[in-house]
Amino acid sequence: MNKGPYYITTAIAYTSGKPHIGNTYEIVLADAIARYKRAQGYDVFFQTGTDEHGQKIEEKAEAAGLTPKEFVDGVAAQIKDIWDLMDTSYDKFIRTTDTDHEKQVQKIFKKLYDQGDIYKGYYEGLYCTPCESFFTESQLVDGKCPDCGREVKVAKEEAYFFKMSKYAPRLIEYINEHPEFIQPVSRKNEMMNNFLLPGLQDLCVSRTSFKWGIPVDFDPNHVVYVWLDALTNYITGIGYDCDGQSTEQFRKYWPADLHLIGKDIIRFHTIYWPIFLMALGLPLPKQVFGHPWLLQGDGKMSKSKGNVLYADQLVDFFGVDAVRYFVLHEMPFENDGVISWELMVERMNSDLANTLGNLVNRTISMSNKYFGGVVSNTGVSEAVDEELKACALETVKAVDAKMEKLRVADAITEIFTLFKRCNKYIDETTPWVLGKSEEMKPRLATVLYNLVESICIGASLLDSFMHQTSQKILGQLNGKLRSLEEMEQFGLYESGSKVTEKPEILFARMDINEVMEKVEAMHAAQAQPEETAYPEVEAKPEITIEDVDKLQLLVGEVLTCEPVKKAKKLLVMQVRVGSQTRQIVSGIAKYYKPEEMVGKKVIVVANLKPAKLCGILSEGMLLAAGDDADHLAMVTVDRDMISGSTVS
RNA sequence: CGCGGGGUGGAGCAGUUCGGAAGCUCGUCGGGCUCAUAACCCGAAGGCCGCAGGUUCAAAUCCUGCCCCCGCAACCA
Repeated sequence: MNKGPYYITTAIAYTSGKPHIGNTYEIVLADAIARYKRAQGYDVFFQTGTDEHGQKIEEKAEAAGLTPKEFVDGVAAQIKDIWDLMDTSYDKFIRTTDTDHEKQVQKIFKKLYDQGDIYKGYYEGLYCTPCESFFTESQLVDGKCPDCGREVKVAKEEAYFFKMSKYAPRLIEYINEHPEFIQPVSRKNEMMNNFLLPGLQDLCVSRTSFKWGIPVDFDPNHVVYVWLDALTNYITGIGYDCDGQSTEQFRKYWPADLHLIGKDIIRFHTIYWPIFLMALGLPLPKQVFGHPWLLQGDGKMSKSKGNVLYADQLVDFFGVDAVRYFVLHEMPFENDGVISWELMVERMNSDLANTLGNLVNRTISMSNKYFGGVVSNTGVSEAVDEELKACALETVKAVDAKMEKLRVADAITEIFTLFKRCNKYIDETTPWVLGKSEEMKPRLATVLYNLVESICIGASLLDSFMHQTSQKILGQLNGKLRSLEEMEQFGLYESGSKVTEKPEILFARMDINEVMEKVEAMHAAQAQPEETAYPEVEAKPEITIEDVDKLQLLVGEVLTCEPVKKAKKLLVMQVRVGSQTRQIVSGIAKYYKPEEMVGKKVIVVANLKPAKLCGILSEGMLLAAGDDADHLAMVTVDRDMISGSTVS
């Protein structure tokens, strides 16, 4: 039964590095929805891909000694491998460096320019020349460049802008008339109140400060900046052409049914993207779903600690379907979810090994033990059977209802409720008692038939979420994958079929201590090469001894130290420097406790112009060493020197 | 007044849109069972729903104030 086209997309992944488990969550979620829609009879097109342009990639490529194209080719392949590893059933993997995409973006840019939606102006901001980057006031650290700490200056860059305000009223109207457009609904008000109603600013759609992007063909100093390039993948990927030569495929699938994205880019998908589409005269996507984030549980994620979780690592430990199960089932609908090795093992053991794996295993074992593996429906039913049947049939409906609302985690919970019911059914019917007497054998046969049938239904429902597991279960039971319609009735398992002789363990129980040991070993192995990799030191311009002499460095002694209220990073200290006492504010609250600082001999830059930090006067600066991995150590003297001693 | 997200039994979360007997999974304790991967089934303990006020017949849910945690420039979905 064809219910018509269904076009679903994920956000395209940025090719700045290997995607972690959080990125992987999105593709798996999209895959589950896509597979379910196919099962429902929709003609699904599922697109994902990579976003490969931008300054950051240009920089990373240079650091790696590669051309940007070489760099993104590598990362895109890595991303695709992980998507494939996760058993995701995408139909198209688009790359923003694909030539047809690039050509189309240029044409779209030109068209929008010609019709007056894009105009040339100036991008104004605070510019750090060495870093070649613009920053906003709020991004600055102590009024200086957040990357290198140097002064920034007000600068202008020629840029093209898109007239957002022109389409805003139409968009507001659209959002109000289509309450299902932004999901979850809690995000809708956020968009309205924060962006649409106060008035939209025009969006900068080109840059001249870097080269790695799609050139604006009629003004080659410019490259198309981020969103007009990235968002349009949703239409170029299925063959849109703005000269009216769009493909059959485009006409079939556009508008998209669902853009699945992270909650951080909802704004771009529910405001800028619809407005671009309006400008192109295209219908808007039916729904944008901003999913929450998957966060790492045990401590902060950081590369230096080696505890960033990657999908392929998790798959090595737990297998594809266990990882799919975790991200699909453990993610809350609206709030951020947590993943850790401990939680992963817990889910693995209690849900997958105990509830599901053990159920399949014990069912097959009993069929073999009592009937040589042959499962037949002898029709000797009792009242308890009805409850099981009802549960199986209701589960099918419940899953459907949950999926309709994109409640994937809840849908999976429903399926496991059925498996739990099966386990209970075994206890209620006590097959091991029935097996003792020959006259109870017909009853026992029916019990096992009902079990096998229920598991087949459950396994079929599981197909969208854990395809491989579903296949394995059905294979072991010698059952067929049911369509959703076939699941409306109980009893389709062919009586007289034979289950496998040796049931294979679906999910083995794991010991958390053993897992943690292996994880430690893995981290240690990964940390090793990083320790020997000393940081690249970027040379600053050469200076003379006179320049050094300009600095007055003195030994100081910290007399008192306390945190600065309303500031997270700052400590304020009274420091004795020779005969005077100075107040110095230092951004070290994260690394030192106030009481640790008291009595410490520190090196003070004594002739630095006083400055106010968070409204508190700071008369000097303390020297400290810091690395990329967020370690910090105060510089001190290695013998006891009297406060006020000169450092030179 | 930086922005954003949170605080619900030991852990992870529902429930908050639109007030109406605090729920799920795991863990813990007790019991049952033995087909099964020390698995399965039943039962119990454990919560002033962050704090303080307010509205109401009724508040986890609405209003006001406060406290505390977590991200915040990349590991960006």
